[in-house]
Amino acid sequence: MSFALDPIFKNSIATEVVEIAGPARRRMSTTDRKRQILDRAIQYFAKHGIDGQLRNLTKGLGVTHTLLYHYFPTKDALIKAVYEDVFESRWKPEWELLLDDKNLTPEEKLNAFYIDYSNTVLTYDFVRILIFSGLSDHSISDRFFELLRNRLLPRLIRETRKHCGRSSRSKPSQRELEFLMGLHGGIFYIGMRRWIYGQAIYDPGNPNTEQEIIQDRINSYLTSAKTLFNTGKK
Amino acid sequence: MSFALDPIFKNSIATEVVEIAGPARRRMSTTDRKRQILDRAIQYFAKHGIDGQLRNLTKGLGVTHTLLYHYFPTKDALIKAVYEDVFESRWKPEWELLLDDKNLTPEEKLNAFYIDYSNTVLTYDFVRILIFSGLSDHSISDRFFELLRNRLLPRLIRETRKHCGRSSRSKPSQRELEFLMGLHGGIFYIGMRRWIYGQAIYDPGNPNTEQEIIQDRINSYLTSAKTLFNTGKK
DNA sequence: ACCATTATTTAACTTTTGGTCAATAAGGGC
DNA sequence: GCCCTTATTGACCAAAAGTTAAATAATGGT
Repeated sequence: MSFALDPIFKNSIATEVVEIAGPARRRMSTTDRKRQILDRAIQYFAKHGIDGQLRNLTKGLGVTHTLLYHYFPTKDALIKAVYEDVFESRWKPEWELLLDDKNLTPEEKLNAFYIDYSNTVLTYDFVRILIFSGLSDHSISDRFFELLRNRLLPRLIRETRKHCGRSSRSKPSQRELEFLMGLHGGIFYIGMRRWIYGQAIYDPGNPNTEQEIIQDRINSYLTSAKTLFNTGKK
Repeated sequence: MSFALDPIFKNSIATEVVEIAGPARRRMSTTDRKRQILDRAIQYFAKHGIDGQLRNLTKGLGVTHTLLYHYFPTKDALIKAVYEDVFESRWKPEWELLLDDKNLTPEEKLNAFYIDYSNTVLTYDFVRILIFSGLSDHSISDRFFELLRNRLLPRLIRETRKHCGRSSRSKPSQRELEFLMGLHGGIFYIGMRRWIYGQAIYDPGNPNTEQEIIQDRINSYLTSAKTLFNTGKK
C-alpha cells in the first residue's frame, strides 16, 4: 500500500509498537526502572488494593512480572516501599512553619493550611492507600496520625485558642481536640466521598468551590470555638 | 496421671474439644446454618476484606469450606448476601419519622438523630464493609448514599433552615449541602478513626463522651448556619 | 568491535484458593 | 428401630498468583 511509505506515518506506528509491545527489549538504568515500577505500583495498589496481582501490575509497564523481583525481593517489600514513598512524599514540613508564622492571623493560617492540606493529601493515591493500609495492618496510617497528633493538632489547637483570645499553654483538652477533629474529619471526608465512594462532589469547572466550602467550615469552627470554650474562663 | 480423673477438668477439656474439632458431626437446620454462616461471613469479611479466603472463614465455624456451597452457589453470592444483610439491617426508617416529628425542635432532632445514627452505623462491621464496598465496586455504598441523599439530607437541610428561621422550600443549595456534609463527615470520621485506623478515641469508661462531642458539633453547625445563610435574605 | 555486566525474559515450581462431586452419616418421620 | 432425606465431609481439579533459576540480549566500557 502506498501510504506505508509515508515516513511520518511509518514512524508514528513504529514508535507506538515499540512502546506497547516493545519487540526490541529496552534496558533501563536500575534507578530509573525502580522508580518507574514504584510509581506504577503506587497507582496500581491505590486502585486495586494490596491484593492486586503483580502480573497485572507489570502488564501496564510492558514488562514481565518477574522483573519485579530484580528490584524488590518480595511483594511485601514492594508494598512496604509503596507505603514509604507515598507517605514521605505527601507530608509537608512547611505546614508546621506555616502554622507558626507570626504574621498571619489564626484564621488565615487555618485556611491556608487546610487548603494546601486538602490539595496534597486528598488525592486518589494517598486517600486510598492510606485507607488500604488502615484496613490491613496500620503501617502508614499509624505513622501519619502520629505526625498529625504531634505536629499539627497542637498547633491547630494553639491557633484556635489564640483566635478565642485564650493564651493558655496547657495540654489540649479532649473536648477541644474532638471539636477540632470534627473539622478535620469533615475535610478528610471530602476525599473519602471523592475517591472511595466515587462521588463527583461539585462541578469540576469551578476550582474555587472546594476552597469556599473549606473556608465556610473553618469559619464556623473558629466562631463556635469562641462560644464553646470561653464559658467563664479567661 | 491422677488429675486426669478430675471430672470437672475432664469435662472442660471434652467440651472444648467438641466445640473446636467436633468429632460428632452436628447437623443444623438449613435456616439456622445459613444464618450462622452469614453472620460469620459478615464478621470475617469486615475484618479481612472480601478477598478473605473461604477456608479460613469456615474454620472458625468448625465446618469445611465446601459446606458454604450448599448454601451459597458462589463466593460472589455470599458477598452479595453479606452486603444485602449488613445494609438492610442498619438502615432505620424511623430516622425519617424522627426528623419529621412535629414536637421536637430542630436541635433536638439533629441531636437525637446523630446519636442514634452513630450508634447504629458507626460499628465495626458496617463501617468497614461500607468502605470495602466503596473501594471495590460501589454496590452498597452507592445504595447507602442514595438513601442518605434522598431521605435524610433534605430533611436535615429543612431542619437547619427552620432553626435559622428560614422557611424556604427551595432545593438545597450546594453550599448548604456541603456545610451539612462537613458535620456529617466529621461524625462518620469518628467511625473511621475507631474501626479503620484503630484509634481508641476516648476513655471507654465514659459512654457520655461521644454524645457530648456530637452535641458540640451539632450545636456549632446550627449556630454557624444562622450567620452563614442568613445574610440579607429572609 | 568485542566483552563483561546485568537488565529482562522464559519456563517452571509451589502454594493458594474457588469450585465440583461422590461418599458419608445425622436426625426426623414412620 | 429402620429409612429416607439432606447436611456435611473428603478427595480432587484447575486456575491464579507469588517466587525461583537459568537463559537471553541490551548496553557501556575498553
